[in-house]
Amino acid sequence: MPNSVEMLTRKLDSIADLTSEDRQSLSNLPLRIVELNPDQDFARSEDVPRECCLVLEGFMHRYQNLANGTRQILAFHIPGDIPDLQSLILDVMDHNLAALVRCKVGIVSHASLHEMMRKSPGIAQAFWRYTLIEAAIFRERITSVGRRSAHDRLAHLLCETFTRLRAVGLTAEDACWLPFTQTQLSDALGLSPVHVNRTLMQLRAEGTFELGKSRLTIHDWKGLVEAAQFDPAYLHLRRPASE
Amino acid sequence: MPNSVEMLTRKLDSIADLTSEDRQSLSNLPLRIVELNPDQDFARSEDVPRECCLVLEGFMHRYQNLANGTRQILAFHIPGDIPDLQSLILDVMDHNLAALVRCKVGIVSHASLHEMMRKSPGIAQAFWRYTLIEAAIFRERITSVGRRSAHDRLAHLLCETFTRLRAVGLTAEDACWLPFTQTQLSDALGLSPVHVNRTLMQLRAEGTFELGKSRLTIHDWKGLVEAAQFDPAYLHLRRPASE
DNA sequence: CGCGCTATTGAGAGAGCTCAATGTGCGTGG
DNA sequence: CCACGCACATTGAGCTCTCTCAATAGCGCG
Repeated sequence: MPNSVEMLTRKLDSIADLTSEDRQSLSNLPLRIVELNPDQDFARSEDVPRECCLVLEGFMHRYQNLANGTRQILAFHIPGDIPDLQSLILDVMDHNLAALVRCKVGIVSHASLHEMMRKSPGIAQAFWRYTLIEAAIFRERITSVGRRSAHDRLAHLLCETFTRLRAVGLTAEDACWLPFTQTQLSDALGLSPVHVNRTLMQLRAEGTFELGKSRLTIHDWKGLVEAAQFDPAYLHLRRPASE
Repeated sequence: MPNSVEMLTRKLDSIADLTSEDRQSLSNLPLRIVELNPDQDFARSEDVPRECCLVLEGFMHRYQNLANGTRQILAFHIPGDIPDLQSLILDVMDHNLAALVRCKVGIVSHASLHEMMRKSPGIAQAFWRYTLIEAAIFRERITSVGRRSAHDRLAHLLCETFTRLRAVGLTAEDACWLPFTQTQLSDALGLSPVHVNRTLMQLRAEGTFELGKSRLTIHDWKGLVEAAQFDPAYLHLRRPASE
């Protein structure tokens, strides 16, 4: 397992060009390591955070609860992500951030992040870029939820997640750890858990991939990508997702 | 009608604290004024723009076409917006940008924007903030499309749009120019045009507002806000939207 | 005065939902 | 090492929002 900040460096490396000074600054970033339990909130709507959270191990998610009792998961976050980076600039939270499974995070003060950005404009730029890519992912989710069938939505989200994990070196050749429950998937995709279940079974029957036991296994990446109409361009990775 | 850059200054003023130097820089920004026809594309997916577009009059929209022949409108843009500000940092477009109706835009080169940000860090920060608020709007759209009924989705979008227009001074007391067609609304909200029509009629019957003849008229803002569960916090306006 | 775009209405269909029950795997306590 | 509890996955059955297809109406413009 890479050391703490290494995960962040990998992430930024996947989307921006860092100088060796930038990398140096990153490695000096003071982190406080903390473990979060499944579903434990790290920040809530209306909070005014003074620190950010870097995912080191495990998955997190951002979500919103609605008055009608439903909930929408806005994003899943993987190691290397800073899910609340925006709080550096947008002082008050407009949604919630929580762990998805037990996970390890590094806490960094806004002060030290601002300090680092002042010293390394390259990092400031990389951070801005990071938030813009996040926005691109949101846009793609809008398209999914708005216009894609449950079948395609699911396939698309899994393509995206696998690609993001691969970009930070967290996949094997054709599989990865992916502990999303069907209920979580349904809240992310605007579906009911029951329908996610049935759709997942259909996809399984089609043979392009399999999701179960907290593990995603790709049997036919090409086929999956095609079925999902997945074009990784919106992830703006420096090294385009190979095949 | 305010002069060209004035519209942008108003916009940034609504979301950030500008110094008088910042304002000065803005007023010196070299703009090339251009008129766009309805539906005319300004930038397309995969383009690598070298300039940005500031909306001066009229409305624009960003969209994506899907292989199944449908289309998703990702965002509507109003005067004061720079819909492709992200292209400053994310070189290649991952969606399309077009006029919604005949409109007037100011074209600014990336070079002059970068120059301005270098000179006025306050503006750079305001721009970052602008893109983050845009992302917050995307998140809210995900929630709408994922978990709100057609009725609430429509009401919510209209609340949002009215609030944004008010923030840059483009509303009368209780009405504004809003030339969205029902088809455009349907593409933005993940609905069919027919259903938008029926839902709009239902809303009209409820009496909180009326949309027709390119004009939105609010009869009962409180009621509308409540029906839509609209909380303007995510727009991060400096001056909270008064009722 | 007729074309073309947008809005409206009717009718039938379907993707996805809800409610409710059953199965399955796993961690904990005895 | 087994039994229980609990969370998650699976299945069945009926229902409803929202969709599609198709026709009609209204309106602005050349």
